[in-house]
Amino acid sequence: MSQLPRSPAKPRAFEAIVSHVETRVLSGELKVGDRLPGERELVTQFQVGRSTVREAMRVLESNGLIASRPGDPRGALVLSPSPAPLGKLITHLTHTSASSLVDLLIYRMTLESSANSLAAIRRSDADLVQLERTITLMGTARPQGQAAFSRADLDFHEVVAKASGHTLLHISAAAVRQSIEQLIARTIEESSDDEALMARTIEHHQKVFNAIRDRDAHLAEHLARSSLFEYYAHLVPADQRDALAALASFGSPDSV
Amino acid sequence: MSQLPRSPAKPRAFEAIVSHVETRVLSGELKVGDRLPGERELVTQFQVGRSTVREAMRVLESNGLIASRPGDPRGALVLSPSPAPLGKLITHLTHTSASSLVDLLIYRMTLESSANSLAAIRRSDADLVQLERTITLMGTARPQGQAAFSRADLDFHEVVAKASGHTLLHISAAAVRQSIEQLIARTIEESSDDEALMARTIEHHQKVFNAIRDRDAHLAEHLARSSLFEYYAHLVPADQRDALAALASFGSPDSV
DNA sequence: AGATGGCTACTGGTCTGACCAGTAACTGTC
DNA sequence: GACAGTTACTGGTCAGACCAGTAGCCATCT
Repeated sequence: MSQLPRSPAKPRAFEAIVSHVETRVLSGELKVGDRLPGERELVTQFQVGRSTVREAMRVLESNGLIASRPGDPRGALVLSPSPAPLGKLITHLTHTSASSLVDLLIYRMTLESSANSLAAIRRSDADLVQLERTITLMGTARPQGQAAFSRADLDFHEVVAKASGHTLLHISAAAVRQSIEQLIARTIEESSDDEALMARTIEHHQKVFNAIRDRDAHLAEHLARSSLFEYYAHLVPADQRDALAALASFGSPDSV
Repeated sequence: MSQLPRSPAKPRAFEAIVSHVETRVLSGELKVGDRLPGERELVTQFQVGRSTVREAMRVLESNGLIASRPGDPRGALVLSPSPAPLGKLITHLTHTSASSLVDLLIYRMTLESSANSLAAIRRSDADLVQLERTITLMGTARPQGQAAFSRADLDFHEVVAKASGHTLLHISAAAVRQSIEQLIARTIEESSDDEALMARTIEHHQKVFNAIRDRDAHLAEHLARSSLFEYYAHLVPADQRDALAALASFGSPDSV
């Protein structure tokens, strides 16, 4: 039936190590920054060969759980959650046509509008300072062309997501942002500079900043949606644009 | 600076194989159902040892790209894109970096409200039939107690997410739902039956169904939020409830 | 005493060669 | 032509070896 082999069929030795470490990380027994035993010690601990241990390490590493460096006698490092593996998976799923650019944009809009809303509620004063700085950075990046501007723009979204104080939202939004950038970088080589769009984007971000500063969660959430829509809509095929538009117009003050 | 080692530092041998296969899969050169060469042939192809090849295979396998079975002389199988690894990653992320139940609920509300909105736009007639069925199932599960009812309730959300036609949304929402259920199950052993809440939940779902049937995306999105809020708010500490409430009230027709 | 520079014992990364259980396909038989 | 047994391979695992690189120790120099 399924093309995947059924699970109870073949328990491989390295999987035991993988799930053992996973469990200990999930249970909090292994905290970020902790060290795993060296490979040779894991060999004696699990009574397996070193190649088996190494395969387990590769899986754990590929899932973003640990990182190891050659020569370091302190063993593999337990990492903090990072958007990198998530982004990689999403990118791959997208490229293999499991979903399209619209779906990615919808996903990003979903996550970031929530992050904006939360940021308005939970932001600290330090967050405001940092936000303001990224906005001015966008201004200075503007004359340097679309690529530099885009980078500054992404920075702003990153800082907002961080200010939401919601790790999950923060990380997944970053992953999706990354996937989108990769996708459109390949689709459109170099979009010509659009001075007007840049100016409007800065304006938008300023409004978002104000909303977050004034702790207006609903406004922040709505602005995130409409601003993302305006920034990316032109990349979406016309026949798929309405779904994005529906999402974007939700909560609009003038759409009721 | 960064806790992650910089990328250009140490190119490991197995990484070359990984990215080589990844590229060939992304470019379409390797299609689903194709076979990779056997490990021993990859050894000669890449001029590396077999352990190196195996580490590469483990990474590719963990990312859902390939699957290998012992004894099969035809080599590793290139898999169709599957959301399974994504779900695993998200599950892990939610378990580790879930600061609190509120954050998980916020995350779920974010994802599912979007899924509801999309479902209203993209649902097929078959989806409607399936949705209706889960609602009647909730009715029959109701006399069997809270646990059975909850299961039926989760089914409804699952079907809606699926009807959204958005793989990413669908998968991640499922992962988050599951994490929440596990967390609640650990926090509260057996919540006593709440007949009134069950009745209201069914009513809510009926309304959601109507909105999706009538293709009213905004209404569907709003209902998802308010219904989730009502269902779970009592589990959230009072001092954290406002953030959830703010999210839930966004887009409410009577909140402008 | 405190900073400095080498030394050493270990690490992870890789390779080789071996063994096992399991599978696909070929074989000869009926 | 259908079938059961054989065979030549496969992936999974282990053991032992080598290398380049690192952390921490220690003797040295200031």
